[in-house]
Amino acid sequence: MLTNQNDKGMYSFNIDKFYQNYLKGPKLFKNREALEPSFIPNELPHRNSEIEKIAGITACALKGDVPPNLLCYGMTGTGKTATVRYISQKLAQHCTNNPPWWVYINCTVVSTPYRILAHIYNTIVGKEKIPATGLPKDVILKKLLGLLDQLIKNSICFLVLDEIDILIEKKGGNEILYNLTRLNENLDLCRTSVIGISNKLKFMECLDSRVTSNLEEEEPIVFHPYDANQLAEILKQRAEIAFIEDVIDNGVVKLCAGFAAKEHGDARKALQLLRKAGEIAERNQSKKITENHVEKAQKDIDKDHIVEYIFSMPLQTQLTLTAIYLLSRFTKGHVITSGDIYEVHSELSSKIPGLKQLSRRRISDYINELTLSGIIIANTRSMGHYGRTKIIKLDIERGVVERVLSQNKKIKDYKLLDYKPIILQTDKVKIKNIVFKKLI
DNA sequence: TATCCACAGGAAATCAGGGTGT
DNA sequence: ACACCCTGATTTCCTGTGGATA
Repeated sequence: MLTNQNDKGMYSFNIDKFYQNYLKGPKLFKNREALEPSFIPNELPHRNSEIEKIAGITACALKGDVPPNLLCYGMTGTGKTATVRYISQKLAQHCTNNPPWWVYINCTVVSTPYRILAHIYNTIVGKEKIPATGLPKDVILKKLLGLLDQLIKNSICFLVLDEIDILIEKKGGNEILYNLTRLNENLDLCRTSVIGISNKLKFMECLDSRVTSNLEEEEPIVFHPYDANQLAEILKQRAEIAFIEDVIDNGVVKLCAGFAAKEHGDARKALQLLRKAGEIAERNQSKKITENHVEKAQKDIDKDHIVEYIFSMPLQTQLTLTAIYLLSRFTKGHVITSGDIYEVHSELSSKIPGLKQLSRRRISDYINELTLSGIIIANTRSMGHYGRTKIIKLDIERGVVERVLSQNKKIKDYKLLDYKPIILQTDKVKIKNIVFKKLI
C-alpha cells in the first residue's frame, strides 16, 4: 500500500514510495504526443474526400494564384483543424519557391477584432510587436497591410480562423470578418485567403450578407462525424505510435471508439479516452491497458471536466454556485429560485471584505452560465400570480461541488460552505416553498 | 378576462484597467 | 500630462411573459 497510518489513526499518502514504485513499474507509452489533439499523423484516415476538395481549392497557391476563401463545417472532433494543418504541411512540401504563410487563429482564445489583427501581425513578425490593447483598430489594420506587402511579397498568406462561429456572437465580429475577407483589395504584392472553421452549421445565417458572399466563394466543406469503425481505425493508427507493442488488450480500442461514437463520433474524445486509460493503467502499475481502464477513464474524464471547470471559474461564479449549494443543502426537498440565489449570493459576498455585491441581472447571467456548463438544471416556470422564475437544481453530486469549492481559499477562509444564510433562518423561503409545492 | 407577480433577458451605458502617441 | 483607444465585467434601463387569481 502507498499509505501509512499516522499517530492519529489517519492514512496519509506516501509520495516517495509512490514515485519509487512508479519508476519501477512497467512503461506503456512510447510517444504520448500521438494522442494529443495537436498531433498530425502522416496519413489522415477517412478524410479523403475532404482532403481532396481542400487540396483542389488551395492547389492554385502552388502557382502563385490566390485560392478563394473557404469554409469548413463539422462537429467537434471530426478532423477539421487536423485536415487543414495536414494540407498546409503538404502544400509546403510541394512549393519550391515562396511557400505560403499560415496564420492560425483560435477564435475562442483570440476573440476580439483588435486582438485578431494584432495576433496576425505578431505571428508574422514572430514577436509581440503590437500590445494587447492601446491602439486604434484602423491603425493596426494599416500596419498589418504594410507588413503583409513588405514581408510576404509575391506569396500567399492563409488566415485560418478556427471556431469562427464565436466571432459573430461578439460585437464587431461581422466587421472584422468583412475586413479579413477583403484584405486583398488593399494589398499590392501579397495575397491572403481566409479559411474559416466552424462547429455550428447554422452560423452563416447570423452573418452579414456582405460577409456571407465573401466567405462562400466556394461550396463549404462539410466534415461528417466518424462512425465507430472509422474511429477504431484512427485509434489503432495512433496507438501504434503512442504505445509500446502489445500493451493494449483486445477490445480496448473498440471500446474507446464505441464510447466516442455515441458522442457524435468525436475523434478527439476517443483519443483522450485512450490516453487517459493508458495513464490510469500506468499509474496502477499494470502491464496492459484493459477495458476496465477505459471504463474508469470514461468516468474520470466526465468528472475531471466538471471539477476543472468549477475550479477555474471566477470567484463571483463560484459564489453563485456556493449559494445554490447552500440552498440545496439547507432546504432539503424544496425548490430553489433565482431570487433565492440572488439573496444568498448577496449575503455571501458581504462576508468577503472588498467584494462588490452584484446586481440581479448579473446573477441571472451566472445562472445561465452554470446551466450551459451542465452543473445545474434551470427550468423557467410560471407561478401565475406568484410570478415567473427559474427553478434550479444541482445536476452533479453535491459532494463534488463541496469538494471543489472548498479548495477556493476565500470560500474556505470565510467558512462559506458551512454558513447558514439568514434568508434560510427566516420563514421567507419556507413560505414560498409551501406555495410552490401546491403549484408544482 | 384583465391583472399582476417575479422574474428573463436584450441593449446600451458605465467603469476600471490595460495600453497608445504626442 | 493629456486625450484617446480597446476590452471585459457589470449596471442601468427596459420590455416581455405564463398563467393562477381576483
